Amino acid sequence: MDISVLHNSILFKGFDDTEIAELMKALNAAEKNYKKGTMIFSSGEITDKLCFVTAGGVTIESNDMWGNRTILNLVGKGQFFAESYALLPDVPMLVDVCAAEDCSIVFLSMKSLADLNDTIRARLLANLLTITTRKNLHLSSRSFHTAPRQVRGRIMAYLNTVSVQKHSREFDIPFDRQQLADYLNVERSVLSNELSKMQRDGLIRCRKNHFEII
Amino acid sequence: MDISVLHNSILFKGFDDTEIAELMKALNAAEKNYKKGTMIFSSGEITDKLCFVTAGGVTIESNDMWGNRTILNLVGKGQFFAESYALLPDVPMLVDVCAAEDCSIVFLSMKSLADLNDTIRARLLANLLTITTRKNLHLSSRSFHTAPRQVRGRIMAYLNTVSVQKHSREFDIPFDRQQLADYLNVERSVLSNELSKMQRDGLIRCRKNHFEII
DNA sequence: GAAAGTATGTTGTAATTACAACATTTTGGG
DNA sequence: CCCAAAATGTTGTAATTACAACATACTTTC
Repeated sequence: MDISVLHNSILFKGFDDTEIAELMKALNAAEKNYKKGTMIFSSGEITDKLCFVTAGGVTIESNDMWGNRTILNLVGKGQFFAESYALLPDVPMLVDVCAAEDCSIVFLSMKSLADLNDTIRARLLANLLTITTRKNLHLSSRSFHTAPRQVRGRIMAYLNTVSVQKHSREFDIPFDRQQLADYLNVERSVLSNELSKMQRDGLIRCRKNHFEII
Repeated sequence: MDISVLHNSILFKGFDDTEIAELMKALNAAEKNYKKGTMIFSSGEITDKLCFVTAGGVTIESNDMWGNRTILNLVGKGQFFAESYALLPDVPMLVDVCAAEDCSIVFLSMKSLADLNDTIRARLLANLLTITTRKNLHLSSRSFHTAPRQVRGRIMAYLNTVSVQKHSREFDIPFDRQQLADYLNVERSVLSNELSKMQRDGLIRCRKNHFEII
């Protein structure tokens, strides 16, 4: 197991190595590996496991009965997912979680939270709050990216956000074309087409997942 | 101030009247009234106030420079909003908050959280976690409602969710036509038109904000 | 209860998207 | 290096949506 990435995570912020080791034990930490494309959770499942990506990445997505995929979020190395379901253990998952590439996930049992002493628990809860509130902002962001009615507007909304985050007009995005299309809720072919037009119009330059805003 | 609605809120779950009174003081609780249409927060503002609706309701929305409105959420009596921004006090708001009708809001200062003792704080943080995780599920829900490419699919996705929540095929929705259109990210006229077609097709019956799924 | 204002429904046309089919480029084994 | 597979780009047509303009219904106020 990759210790350093967990030690640097938001969840354990402010905890020293000894405390983290104890918490890992108390929360039944267990790591598992997944091949690209594997489904880690399916819609309808129940879980009390807070999940942490130690390697690779996963997509949080919804797949309807006609095979349409909507990507809500991409969770990369060093980030958490399923925190809402772990903390509301009655609620069945509304989403699928899928390995976007080969990946390793650490599972932490949240039902064990109640056993911790108040001080440790308060510190951990404060960190969990940071995780959930940040996730909230991510979900809001996606809403703004999909809000424009037209494909070009959605692309620009998304690219602007990434550009601001990376403090640069030139950056890589974590999505391939199909994933970006499913994230922005548009047809892949329409996305490709629009990206071409935007390059012809001198708005952007792009090659694969490298983008430049002009 | 309407005490009972605050006492029954998720935030104070498990606290007795004396504790709640102390907490209200510690968190500088203050109530304010707003007329329908008033903007309570604007995009870009910073706040550390957790907000609670004691009467009426507000919309969490995004208004772009062309006057297009996207409603992310409708927050009614007994519910909280701005919790993400209150808990991440560096982050400027991405959204506007607008009084959907005449309403009363209680503001609770979250910067005072650190002063509480561990036990009280752990209990309060646990409740805050419930608020943020539920908000997360709400935001996810909206993503599913706006995921279908076609207007009819979006309407059905939304109505199904409401129907399941209310355990009935017949129910009222909290939106008027313009709000529903802005929530589902479609044109109001297209929404009205599609609702008419769906009634002709025998899928639903509706009058004003009362709906029945057939 | 009339008038004014607001909300909702209807319709037509221009613009956009969905979808399918196919071309081209890139990637990963052997 | 070549081949197969995957990813990305292109194009055309049918279907859908955006937008504007207007009709109707419902509410509020005087």
